[in-house]
Amino acid sequence: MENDIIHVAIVEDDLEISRTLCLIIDGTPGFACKHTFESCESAMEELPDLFVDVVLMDIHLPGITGIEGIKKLKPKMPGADFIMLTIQQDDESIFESLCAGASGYLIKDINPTDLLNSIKEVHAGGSPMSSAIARKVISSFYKNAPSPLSDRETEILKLLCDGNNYRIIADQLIISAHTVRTHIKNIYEKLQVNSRAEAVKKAFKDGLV
Amino acid sequence: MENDIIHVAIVEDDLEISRTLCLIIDGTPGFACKHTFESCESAMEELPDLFVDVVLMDIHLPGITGIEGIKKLKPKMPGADFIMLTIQQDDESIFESLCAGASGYLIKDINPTDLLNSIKEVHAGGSPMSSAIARKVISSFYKNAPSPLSDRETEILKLLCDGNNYRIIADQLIISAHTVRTHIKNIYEKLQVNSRAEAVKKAFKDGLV
DNA sequence: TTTATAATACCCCATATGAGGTATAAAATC
DNA sequence: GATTTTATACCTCATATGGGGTATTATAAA
Repeated sequence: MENDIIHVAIVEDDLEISRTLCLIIDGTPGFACKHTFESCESAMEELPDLFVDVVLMDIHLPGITGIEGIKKLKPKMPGADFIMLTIQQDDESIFESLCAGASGYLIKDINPTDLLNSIKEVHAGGSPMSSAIARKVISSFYKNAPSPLSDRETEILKLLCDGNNYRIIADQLIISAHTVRTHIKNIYEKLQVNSRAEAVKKAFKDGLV
Repeated sequence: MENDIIHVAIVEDDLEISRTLCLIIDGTPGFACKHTFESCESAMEELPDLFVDVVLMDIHLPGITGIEGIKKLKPKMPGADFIMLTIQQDDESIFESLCAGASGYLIKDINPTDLLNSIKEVHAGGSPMSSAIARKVISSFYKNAPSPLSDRETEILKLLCDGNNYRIIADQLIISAHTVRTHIKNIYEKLQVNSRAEAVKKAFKDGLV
């Protein structure tokens, strides 16, 4: 692989789109697109051996979806960057794609300049995505639901999450184990759970810790 | 507040930077910057009553940090968008900022055009951030550590996370409770934990479920 | 001022859990 | 063909846990 050329592969079942993208990329100095696949199934056979730098992957493919495809391909091509292609800014698919290992997220009717810039960007270690998608992504970090727990209870929940038992928590907070139990019972009540495991789960899901 | 003007406030202890940013913003049609604060302490007194659209917030402030400041301010100004200002692309602060409620993340020596675009973007519901920062953010979704657990163990861990006890898990999987216990013991061994709570925590942190 | 919340402490009891074992058959891997 | 992993099953025992209570004190809210 020449260092100065970004090698791109495309996995896309719509041959017209695939062809268009390929021509844009391959026709631009500094870029090469010598491999296109119509399905994840066929991509999985050859792609891992091709040493491409960037893979443009359609999200909605017949058979194995693009998301499932990345899950399987990414571990075999840890150095490659995957950019998901989608028709619409589909809320649900974003997170699944990112969790599967995608590094970027673009809509298909992107203009050629932006497409090439995005490929360059992702290859340089960035993550091209629209500002709107970025907002959806970063929104997932902010939990605006106010905690129903008191400060003390939150403190205890944290210690609970670390696997401490009543006695250790009691010693830590210099209160009696009885008190710890009372607090924990109140925490369960407020969180509407009835076991440690559920409490820990909720604590993480709701960003209480 | 006029709909066509984006009202910006700045919280920044470096008065030179604050002044420069303010002049750029306030001097541009469609933008207004009538309020600057040197600290979160002073911002917290007035800002919630000012109905600004966008707040530029320095991350590293003396006293209450920008991150702590957002945590307190955001709930009082749910409609406002916060953009963090930082000197360097500080890894750790990104996630803390996002969790605290920030919608964007910019470096201070951004050029005026990009600054104004970013403010416009965030006000339009986007999340301005550099491609490099975006990559850091989205990387947090992809867990590339291969699970040490077998499929069956993962299955059991999931049920464990939902707060099921041995018996229920056993019934669910149509195996004996003894077997469930053995599996769980193996899971604990592999995850290097020795309680349900820790296992659940690790399951979430490592993306095993 | 009365009420609600928060933090503290204690009781009993049945069951769940973690730690320590052993064991076997099937499947996968070497 | 031998070894490892996986899934399965059982045993004992001390302790932790969850559910059911009650109660005091201090602070915050109505």
